[in-house]
Amino acid sequence: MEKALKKKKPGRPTDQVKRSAIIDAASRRFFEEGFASTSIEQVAADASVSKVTIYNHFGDKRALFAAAVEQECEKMRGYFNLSEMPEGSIRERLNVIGEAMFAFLSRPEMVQFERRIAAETEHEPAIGHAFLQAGPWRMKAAFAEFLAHASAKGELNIPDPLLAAEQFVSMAKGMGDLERRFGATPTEEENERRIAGAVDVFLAAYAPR
Amino acid sequence: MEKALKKKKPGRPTDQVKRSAIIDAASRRFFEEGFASTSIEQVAADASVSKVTIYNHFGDKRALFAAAVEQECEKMRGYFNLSEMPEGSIRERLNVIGEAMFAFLSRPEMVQFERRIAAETEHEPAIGHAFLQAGPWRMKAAFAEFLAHASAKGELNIPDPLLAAEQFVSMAKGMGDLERRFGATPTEEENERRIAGAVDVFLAAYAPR
DNA sequence: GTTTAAATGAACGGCTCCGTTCAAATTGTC
DNA sequence: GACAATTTGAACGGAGCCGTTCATTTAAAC
Repeated sequence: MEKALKKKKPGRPTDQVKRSAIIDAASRRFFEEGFASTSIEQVAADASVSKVTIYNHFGDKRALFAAAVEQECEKMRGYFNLSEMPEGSIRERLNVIGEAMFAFLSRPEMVQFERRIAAETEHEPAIGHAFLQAGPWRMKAAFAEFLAHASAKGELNIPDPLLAAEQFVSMAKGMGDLERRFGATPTEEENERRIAGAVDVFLAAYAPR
Repeated sequence: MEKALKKKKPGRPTDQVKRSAIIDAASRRFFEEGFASTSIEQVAADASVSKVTIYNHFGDKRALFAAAVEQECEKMRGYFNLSEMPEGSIRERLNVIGEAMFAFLSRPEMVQFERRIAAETEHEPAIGHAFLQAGPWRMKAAFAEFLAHASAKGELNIPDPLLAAEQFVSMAKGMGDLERRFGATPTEEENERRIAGAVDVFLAAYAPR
């Protein structure tokens, strides 16, 4: 289907390697320096590409930004295959999941990405929405399903899995999330304490009986 | 002490009304459009002031931004006098506190402010740090003290008030915090459910016995 | 009224940047 | 090799903006 369409155009085809080099360079610049402070010329230099090529491919600075966001969201969708659920007691499993989520969300690139998306959301609400759908909402649904499953098996007793999912993740991130966003870096020990504390409180509220 | 110093200078004094008009206008522009996208000329127009006056007062675009951040942080420090603790059962009090915090934090101006501070923190970590100290860390300390007090009176049983404070606030904000940051607006009903849920889980974990 | 300093308006230099144009070079496909 | 489309480099117009200069006006304090 797609291959049939590819063969239509005569002449030199667009260089997809260059295209993704452009998006990569753009992502780096945009999410490090912000939309307004990033210049197309700089992106072109980073990608070893002519500025005109960028305009041929994307036409617009905003469109390039959108493409960068789209790629990053796509990455997120890919990364988040928590399908391999861990073994062990429910307490152990919650701990592992909490740590996995935490590791995923506290990566500096992720913090950077979130900062920029939030900032640009002010002018382009659609961007924030796309991010929510590709990331947080997806994750919440998946985790809620896990909780519902555990609840059905009698390992937990959760009346509202969606709410419970939020509560667990929120506690695990705790204030560390906020601190990272504003440049402070919690110690590894604090991180552990937050996750362990989240598991404790969560089980106190939702363990059967 | 200060009045004595005031009388020192002869000639026309600097117009403090204009000064605060400048800071107000700058705050609005900076926190709506970001640092890079805000022009001094526009701020000058908003404040009905000459551009040169701004440079006389602040000398620099960054300094003006710093002044705007400082003022906003000062406002936060002022607003946050949760000294009047509510009456009623511990459950009722937690509910009231949760709603007060929530109302304070979910105001659109606050969301906007946080977005911008986070974005600028990338280049100026000191700004993020100043915000953390003026806002979140202050609030956390105050709330933890409340919890410790209630714990000492036997109304709660909390081994680690600082951690517990984080947990409660994090659950009360839940994912709504994140959603607002990315442009989605949770319904009033969702907000209520999150606060009520936070109180439930919190008490399940930390009620005496 | 005199003094002293702040505020204003206009203009400027210098810089950055977006987006476009054009001719020339490159590179795939038939 | 001929075709057709992309890529490149350079240059340009136009715009916006920072920060400064300067002569002029305004206004408080003595």
